Amino acid sequence: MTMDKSFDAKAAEARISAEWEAQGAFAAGANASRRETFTVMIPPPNVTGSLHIGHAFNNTLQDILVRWHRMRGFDTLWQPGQDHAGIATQMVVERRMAERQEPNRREIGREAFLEKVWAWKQESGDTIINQLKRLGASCDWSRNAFTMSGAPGAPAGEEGNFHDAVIRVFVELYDKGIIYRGKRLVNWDPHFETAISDLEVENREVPGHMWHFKYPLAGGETYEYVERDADGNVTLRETRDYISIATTRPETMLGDGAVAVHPGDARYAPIVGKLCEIPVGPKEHRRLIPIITDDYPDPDFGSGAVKITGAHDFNDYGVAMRNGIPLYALMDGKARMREDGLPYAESAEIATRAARGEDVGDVSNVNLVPDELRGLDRLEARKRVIEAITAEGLAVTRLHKEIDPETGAEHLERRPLVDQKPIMQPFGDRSGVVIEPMLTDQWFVDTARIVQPALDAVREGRTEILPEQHRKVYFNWLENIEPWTISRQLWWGHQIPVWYGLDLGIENFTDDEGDGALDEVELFRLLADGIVHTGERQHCAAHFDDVRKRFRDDIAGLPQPLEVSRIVEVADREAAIDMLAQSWADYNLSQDPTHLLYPVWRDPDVLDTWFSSGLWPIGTLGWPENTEELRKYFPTDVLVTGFDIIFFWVARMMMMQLAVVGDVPFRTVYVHGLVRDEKGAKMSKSKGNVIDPLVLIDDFGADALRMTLASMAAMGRDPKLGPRHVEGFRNFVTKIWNATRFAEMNGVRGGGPRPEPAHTVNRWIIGEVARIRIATDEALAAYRFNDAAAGLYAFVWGKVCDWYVEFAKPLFDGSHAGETRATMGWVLDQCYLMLHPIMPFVTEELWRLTGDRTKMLVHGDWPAYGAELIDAAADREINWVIALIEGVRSARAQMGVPAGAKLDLVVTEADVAARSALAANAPLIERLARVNAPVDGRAGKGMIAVAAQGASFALPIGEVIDVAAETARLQKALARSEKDAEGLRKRLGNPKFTENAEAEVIEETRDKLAALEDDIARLNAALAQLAAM
RNA sequence: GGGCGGUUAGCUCAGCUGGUAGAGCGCUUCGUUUACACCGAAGAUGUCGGGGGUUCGAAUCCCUCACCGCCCA
Repeated sequence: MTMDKSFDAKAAEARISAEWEAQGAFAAGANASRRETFTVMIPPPNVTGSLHIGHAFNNTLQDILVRWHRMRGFDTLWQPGQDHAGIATQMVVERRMAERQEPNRREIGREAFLEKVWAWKQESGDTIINQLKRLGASCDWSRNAFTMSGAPGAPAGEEGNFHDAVIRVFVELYDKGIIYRGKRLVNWDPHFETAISDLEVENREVPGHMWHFKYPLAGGETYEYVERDADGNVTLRETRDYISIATTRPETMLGDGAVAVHPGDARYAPIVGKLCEIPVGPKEHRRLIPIITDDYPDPDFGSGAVKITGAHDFNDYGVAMRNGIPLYALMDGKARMREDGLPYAESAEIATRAARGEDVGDVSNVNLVPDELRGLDRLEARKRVIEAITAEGLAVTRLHKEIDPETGAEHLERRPLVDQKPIMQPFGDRSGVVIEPMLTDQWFVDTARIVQPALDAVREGRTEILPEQHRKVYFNWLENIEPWTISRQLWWGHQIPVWYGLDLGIENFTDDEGDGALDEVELFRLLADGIVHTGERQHCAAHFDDVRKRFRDDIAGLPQPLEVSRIVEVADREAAIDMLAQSWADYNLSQDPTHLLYPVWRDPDVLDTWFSSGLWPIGTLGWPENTEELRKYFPTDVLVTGFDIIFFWVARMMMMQLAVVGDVPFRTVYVHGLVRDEKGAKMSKSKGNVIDPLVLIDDFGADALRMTLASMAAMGRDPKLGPRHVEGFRNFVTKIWNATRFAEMNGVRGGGPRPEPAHTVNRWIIGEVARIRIATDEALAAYRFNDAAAGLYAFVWGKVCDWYVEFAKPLFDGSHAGETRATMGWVLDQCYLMLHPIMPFVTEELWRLTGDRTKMLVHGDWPAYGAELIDAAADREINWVIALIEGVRSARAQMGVPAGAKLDLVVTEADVAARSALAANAPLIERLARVNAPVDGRAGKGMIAVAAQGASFALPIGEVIDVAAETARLQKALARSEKDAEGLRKRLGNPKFTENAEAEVIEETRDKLAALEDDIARLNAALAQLAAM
């Protein structure tokens, strides 16, 4: 059989993948020969995702670790899976429905829509899984998990426990009060009309404007406004009847609740506590707001006075909360100016009362958007507000000078002051639209209550974060953690297991007769004024039956006959009110209490996808069931991930696992960099510099891509990747392929035991194999993938191919042929074994081609030998031979000797060691240096000199040599050696060095110097001879 | 504004706990010698960002400045 000239990656990869899978090679525990487990949880890619270079990098590193452990006999589990990606998936499915001109989701309803999502998932949801398989990822695919598995409505094949785990955790944390519902300012995505967490917001600097407006003091009051420079000298003094406010968002002025200044700001001290007027809205209803003090305003920024719109800005929200300023919401879910709530006049009146300090209660119904602005987009509203204020003369203006180009006349004009300046604006990372801070009811995790164990675990080293610099990032975020908004106004996701019922207000119920029963009059009174405005009761449980029980307890205290009402589930609050009215009306007619219903409805929101992926380590192992896998593989060993999701995912998994099962989710977190393009730029679709890993696999093979990525995975650095790099490693694949091909042509077979050869060359290479095995294990154990890859590359190419294979060629004809075949077979086997974690396909193929194997290489036994295989004498001898060959080659090339010419090798001087090395390896030297058998002699005319440790040689290269050129060559070498030697002598001559340095270092330095001096002597001798001729 | 990282050969980057610079690509010259031209041989190129300090010795540790990048506010 003759092997092909190169590895056909495309054909082999598919075949080998199929074989691995058919054999269950990646199953948990496959090839296990010891008790220790090794578990890796894949960072679950989005179900909508397709493989990008970041995935390729991330999964290559995981696969290297996993294959390495599996080969070492660990009971290994690499758990794969996907997350359900709430927003992204809903977006994909909605877009597809629109493309097909189907009715939209609101038209078909929640249930039908979810069916479509599941259908989409079953059709296209495993794209990335198949792509990961192409990369060679050795996950236990039979265990592929999904964060929505087991959810109500999940089709066959999507059974699983993840839903149970998510709901169970929600209920537990709810019961402990760690999860709560509240009205708070959240990031609102007006495109998807949902809340998002602050991590899903991208702050970008965009060109913006800063307007300056005058808020007139109430009742025409005035004050002395004084500005001073740093030394306290007055630079401006004027009487003002207004306070100047700078804003980038004039439309929010409508919702202002106060103007705040810094308590230490002397300029405004005279007017603190007074009222001023918001310069917008109908004249007759102009609102007044108080001027308050707070630490938030920066006296040096703008005018130093800040308008406070608590419902539309996070900083303002804080000020409003601290100072009891009402929060007036101005926008709806689409970020348009509100149309609901009370009429403007009434709203303004309530707000004015509030400004005077009256308690006006809940202001969610107060709509301070003037009629003419209601329903407008926020930007249109902004335009109108600016126009109105400017028209009224309340914009701060500045004198503007213009010179008429024709007449040269100066023209002075006052113009509104508008600064052009970059502002930071929040964008939704999925939708790309400007995020609006919005006051809404949301569910939160009180992260402050579960953060401590996550901090302690890393501080105490129970979980190690590598590289270490990321610990700081982790601590910094967790130490300043904010409540986590976990509700999303979406349909695709785990629906919050909380039901609401109308609070029938037992305390407000008036029992006219005092008979404990409800008569018709009382009942209708309840219905008429109570229920629409009444509050709600809520219960949380994993199953509706449990919820039903609790509501039953709730209504048990109601007057009869209401307490026997049947509890039924309806869509929402409105449906509940309708049904309640209907059922009471029925009862009135029939007087049949079985017609009484108590409707409850479920919270429509779903949980943040990250809430479910936060449970990934336990959820994938079967929790809340106490499964064998959970007992065996948890806590997991390593999490390999990018730094971009330390907050999103790593920190949250730490908190959640510790909160739920009381243990860390993983012992080590290895954080890798972000793959960039060749120039170091972030890859992005808009820049068009995205590299598709599948294209690279098509072009160069998965092994080449993996080897490239591994070689770039220096800890803490971002790999910069271009096709050129991959090409280089494709060449490496070909190189080892051809070395094998050569071996095969010479009758070498693998699969044999480690030989104990006699020939120095064979003894030497076995020692080199041992060295690389030690180095590779050390590198992998320290997550230095680049060192492992570079080391193996240099070993295979630089040692095995460049030297060992070349040395072996003449040996195949001699008395050592047998042991050389055995040695080469064994050496190549070791190469396949050690390269397999990084380059699984080509090595598996070579393994198959080169021997009769009992197991596939994926289950090969990782070598364990060490330094005991290094033969120091063989090492010394072969290195001497290599140095000699290099010396001869270099001299030949520099002196222009034709490459094909075979020269005599004259030994002019040689010590015992050199002589024996020469004798033992003469055929190798002759062949590789292209010289004839060495003969003793003297240097003479037409010869060039070559020095080796303990020996000098002369090479006759022809009748006449260029003496000048040869002198120059030797002098150059001499100069280099002299320079090095000089440095070493200086160092050794320094008594402080010999006193302070380690003995080992001193010894090393002496040896180096001795070798250099030997060199120098030989070069000088050669130069002297040259001069004598 | 706070924090982190980077600045090493023409390019992209290694260089772990200080012992005096390496790889790949590219470049130059040569080469069809029984695996490989996706190859082989030889070669050139570096005040290791600037300045200061610690040390017998600094690309490596400390301080400082400059520029670039990232994260958070």
